[in-house]
Order: sequence, then C-alpha cells, then structure tokens
Amino acid sequence: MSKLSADFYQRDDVLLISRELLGTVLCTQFSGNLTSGIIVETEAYAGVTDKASHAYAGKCTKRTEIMYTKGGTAYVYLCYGIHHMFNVVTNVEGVPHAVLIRSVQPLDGIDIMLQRRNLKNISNRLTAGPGILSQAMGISVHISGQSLLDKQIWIENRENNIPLKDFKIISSPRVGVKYDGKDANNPWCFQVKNSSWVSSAS
DNA sequence: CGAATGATCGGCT
DNA sequence: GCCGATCATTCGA
Repeated sequence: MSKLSADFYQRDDVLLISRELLGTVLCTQFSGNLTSGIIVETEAYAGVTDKASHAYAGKCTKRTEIMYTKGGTAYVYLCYGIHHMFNVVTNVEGVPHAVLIRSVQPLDGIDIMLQRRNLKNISNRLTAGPGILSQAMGISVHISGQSLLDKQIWIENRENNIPLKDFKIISSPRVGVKYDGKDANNPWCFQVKNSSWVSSAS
C-alpha cells in the first residue's frame, strides 16, 4: 500500500483524478481512532468554468478559498446547515478544482463508524452519501485546509489488497445539479459499477 | 441587517 | 419512494 502523493493530486485533469480515486482507500485517524473506506463514488468540480462549482466565474470567499490552494488539500464545507461534505482539492495553487467524495465502502474501524453514526448494524446507510460518510469517518469542517499528505487524513492505494477487484466505472450526470445549460448534463459523477455502497443504490 | 439558497438525510407512508 | 426540516454562508439593500 502506498499513500497518494502530491504529484497525483496536482495534475491538470480533474476528471482523470476522479476516476483514479475510485478503488483507493480514504483513511482518517483522530484521537488514535483509525477508520478507512474504499472510495466507490466521486464527483468532479472543474473550477471557474463549472456552474455547479462554488468557484464558478472565479468566485472566492472565505469558505471557498481552500479550493484555490494546491492539490492534495482537504476541503470540507457545510451543506444544508448540517451535512459535512468532504472534497479533495486538485490541480495547482490558484486553480479551484475539486473532487467530491460521495460514498465509500467501510473497511477499518467499522465499530467506530457505527458508534459515530449511532447505528447498530452495518448497511449502506453507514457511509453511502457525502454527508454521512463524513460523519462516519469523523470528518467535519475543522479538517478543512488539512493536507492529505499528513497523518490525520489521507488516501492510499492498496492495489488488490481490498475486497474490490476488477471493477468497472460508470459515469452519470452529477447529483443535485439542476441548472440549465450544458454543464448540468456533464457526466461527471463516477461510481463503481454494481457496488451496493454507492449512494444511488437504495 | 434581513432574506434566499443549497454538491442532503432520515423518517414516515 | 417521497417529503420537508434545518442553518451556515452569501448577497443585496
């Protein structure tokens, strides 16, 4: 297994990075509690040219300024007042590209995740959704701006040492993007085919 | 300073 | 499967 490097995140192609993140393992470790999960669903947000992005048309506020930092940074923001959305910042400093992690398949620390979610039995309700996976893994806005090369939160590639092999990738229009115009129909939501852990599987 | 908005979740039918 | 609560952030006055 190997931790993904700064070079991986700082490449120019956010769509390529979104696809390559599928099948990698997102890990967090807070207060000695290690949790991890395989990324099975991502969404690409291509900065200033993307109407669905917070950084559309070069918008830069206190909240979104994290997206302008260099690739390999965590960007967490609060949606609907209560949901913590975890994003990976990509590309170089000044280019506000990001990948939203929409769902993961639980791997390590499942008991901790159950406890954080206040659940008793494991199911796709544990981590299948951008808001709840953050809750399960202990991610919240205080993580925003942390480097993914650090020791609290990172992403690693375990090659085939995970219960997910030879998967296929399907792409579809992004969730929750309802604007008119061509950007709304870009198939920039990527998920592992036939996974029961993606958010759209009921 | 007030109002509108949203990359959603969970409970109920 | 559908419906609506919920609140930080943003933008206009």
